[in-house]
Amino acid sequence: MPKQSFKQATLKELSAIVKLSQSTVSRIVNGEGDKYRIARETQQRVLHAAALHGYTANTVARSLRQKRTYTVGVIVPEISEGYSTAVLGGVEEELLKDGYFYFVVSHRHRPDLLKGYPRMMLARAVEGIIAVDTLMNEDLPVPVVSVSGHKHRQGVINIELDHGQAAHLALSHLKTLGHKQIAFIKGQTFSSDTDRRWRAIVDEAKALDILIDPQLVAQLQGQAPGPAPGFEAARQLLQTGRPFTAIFAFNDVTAMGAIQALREASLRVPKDVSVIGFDDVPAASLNNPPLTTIRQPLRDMGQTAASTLLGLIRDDMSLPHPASITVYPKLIVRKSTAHVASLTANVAD
Amino acid sequence: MPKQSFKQATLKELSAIVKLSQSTVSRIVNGEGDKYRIARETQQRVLHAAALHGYTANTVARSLRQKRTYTVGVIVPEISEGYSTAVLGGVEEELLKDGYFYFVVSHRHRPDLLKGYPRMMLARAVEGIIAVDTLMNEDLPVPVVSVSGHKHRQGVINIELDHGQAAHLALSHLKTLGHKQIAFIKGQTFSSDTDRRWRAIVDEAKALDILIDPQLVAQLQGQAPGPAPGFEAARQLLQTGRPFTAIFAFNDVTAMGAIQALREASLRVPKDVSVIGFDDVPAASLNNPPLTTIRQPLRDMGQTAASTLLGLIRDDMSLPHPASITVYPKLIVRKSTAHVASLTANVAD
DNA sequence: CTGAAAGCGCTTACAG
DNA sequence: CTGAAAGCGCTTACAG
Repeated sequence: MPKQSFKQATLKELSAIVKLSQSTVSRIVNGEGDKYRIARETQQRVLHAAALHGYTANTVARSLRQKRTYTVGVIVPEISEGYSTAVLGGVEEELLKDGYFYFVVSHRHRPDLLKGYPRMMLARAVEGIIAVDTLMNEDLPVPVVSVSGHKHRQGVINIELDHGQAAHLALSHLKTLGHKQIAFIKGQTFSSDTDRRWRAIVDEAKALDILIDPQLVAQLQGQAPGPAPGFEAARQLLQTGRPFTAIFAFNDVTAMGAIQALREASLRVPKDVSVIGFDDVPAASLNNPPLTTIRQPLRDMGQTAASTLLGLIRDDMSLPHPASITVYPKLIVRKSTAHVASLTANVAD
Repeated sequence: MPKQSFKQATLKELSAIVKLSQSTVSRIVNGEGDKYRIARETQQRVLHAAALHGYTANTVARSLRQKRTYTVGVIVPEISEGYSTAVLGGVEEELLKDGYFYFVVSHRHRPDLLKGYPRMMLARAVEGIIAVDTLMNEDLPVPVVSVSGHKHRQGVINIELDHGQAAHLALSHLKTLGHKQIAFIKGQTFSSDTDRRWRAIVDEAKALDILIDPQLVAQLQGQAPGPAPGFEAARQLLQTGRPFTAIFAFNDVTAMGAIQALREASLRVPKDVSVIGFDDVPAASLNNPPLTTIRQPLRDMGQTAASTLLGLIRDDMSLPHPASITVYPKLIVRKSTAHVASLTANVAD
């Protein structure tokens, strides 16, 4: 089959050249020369020869021997999508700083991939796994850190948003603007954040004396990414004929879809209906109107996930570690929410 | 779902269990049972045991032995960004289909990373590299496929857009709408597509009898991702005081930034000024107004890059292969362009 | 300080 | 048809 056009020098060859054993050369090129009290002169000579012949240790052989690959696996629902990639940015930064590389796979909610990918990554000997917005159903023999809404589970550290705080930020913002009839779009059932977020909303609504009309609660259907499910959910909300002056959407892309549906129904945002999103993906500020939203510190969450995972790998999970790490949301007020104008704005007649 | 954990069994253990040699078991699990005429019954028994014990060959060991890693490296400018991730989606699909995994690194235009990452990936024994919108300056000992605007170079296959066609689509669309005074926003100098695209525009403008006013040509500055550079460029265009009725932006995000600048100057899009983007990233259709744009088949380009690279890896680059593969753009007409209203719309008076 | 040797977990040429 | 054995390129316990 394929043969390398360019043959890398091996340890064996290099040792023959410098007339030393592989052991000694290995120690020197790995910077352990002093530790083994190898004469400085010898070290220089070897290092020079190594540079001359372009020697770099074959990481595959090293991995096999050390049983360390300096590689982690990252599993996301969808790679072509703002949420995951924002997290990935943080993950990458932190990982590469420590000499780790990562594989990425996206399962697109396909059960076979959800099950197969962790296993494939394990076969690739990843030292740990980061699951982004993905529920891992099996116990894995490596440390797992999960970003967003993982169920609590032995051995999985979850980086999670303070959903109570998020619900508080969003609902009190809406309440301050005078909104009393608020519609909600919940996440898809498969999304790991859906339940937790919803419960936080219910609790917070109670605390703020906001009534949730069950008819004004829609749920995202299907697993298409993008704004389409949000568009559909908003249409469904509109069809109930019940009045509402604001929508709290599960995420930004849903909010964008909902705004389109509202427009089609000749409702202006935010004049007739306010819409608040969630996440603050890059597109949120570019939207028209720019989205008021609850920001998740996605990049930070990625960084935290990576550094936490690296810690677990180093400590072999033996030290005590938290079951979860909570990060805080922030209310970003832009133009998609405004003071309520009329409680019956969206009623046709 | 039942809980189960994958303890990686080794070939040695599995062979002990089924009481066969490692050779035989290896052949069976690699699907070569028939080739070696191993009794079907035996094969069944082994496969069953393998499944039961969750045996998967350790790819590190296999890689060392076969001198194949089934891994490629992908280098992109920025991972948290629509263009690269759209391409990545296609790359992933194609690669995983063939059992390949990939490492991703993002250089963010930092010269040290641009230089260091390819080396690091090589040390990881990647069998090939895909460069997305990134100019690779060194000769690499593995096949390289580049997506977008790579300079022609020995041993690098470039997946490139037909820029002539793209320019034709955009300019003739604008011309049909009556636009004669068109402003342009060129890409940053570091972007590998900038030059080629601009030359195509100049040629096509000539062919269509469209005059390019050098004063109405701005260039994206700085390396910030997002709409800010486009915003600045449009402001600069406005400050010239020269009349124009349309802007052809380097990409969609730039177009969005430009639209914001236009709005701040109380110019309506598309009523006063038409704006056409490039790429058709997911956010383009979500924009308000939804962007008219030149679509690049990004996902396809990723798939093509991956399958081409796999071909090169298999054939050891010995077979003749093309220097580049051209893909075609498509005009997507949405709401950011319209028939020209008045040639002096943007002149303050 | 330095080296000989074992061994990581596979695949595969070779032999029977 | 099946297995014993070599070996991929390293690292590292062990010995001197």
